[in-house]
Amino acid sequence: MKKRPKLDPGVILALTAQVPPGRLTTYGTLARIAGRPGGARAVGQVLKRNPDPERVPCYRVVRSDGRLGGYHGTSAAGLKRKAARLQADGIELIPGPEPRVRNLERLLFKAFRTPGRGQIKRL
DNA sequence: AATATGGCACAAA
DNA sequence: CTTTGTGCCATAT
Repeated sequence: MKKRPKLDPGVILALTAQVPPGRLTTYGTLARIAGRPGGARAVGQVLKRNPDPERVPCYRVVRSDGRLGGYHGTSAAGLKRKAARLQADGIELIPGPEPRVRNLERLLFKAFRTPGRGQIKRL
C-alpha cells in the first residue's frame, strides 16, 4: 500500500496563480488537479492562509455551485471584498443574500499547467 | 487519540 | 428552486 501524499499547499497556490483576470476556478477543481478529489475543503484551508495575495488571486476561486465561498474566513466583510474584486475583473454577480456568479461554466479557466512537467491537466 | 471547525461537493428529498 | 444530510481533507484544540 502506498501512503497517499498529503495535499501540497504549494501546488494549490501555484495553480491559483495561473487563473487569469476575468476567469475563475473552483475549490473542487483545484483539488482534483492536485490529485486529491474530495479535498475541496482542504484547498480552502490552504487559500485562507494565502501567504502571497499579490501573486495568488485567491478571490478567483469560488464554489462549484457559483456561490462565492469565503474570503479571509467566512466573515461578511471579507465576502464583500471578494465580490468587489470579482466585479472589478468584470465578473457579473447575481445579487442577493447568497450572491452567485453568472455564467460560471463559461468563465472557468481550463488550461492549467501541472507543476513540474508543464503538462496540461485535462478537465 | 478524539473532537470540532473550516473559504467544499454532491445526492436526495 | 431550496434545504438537509453525508462524505471529504487538513488543521487546531
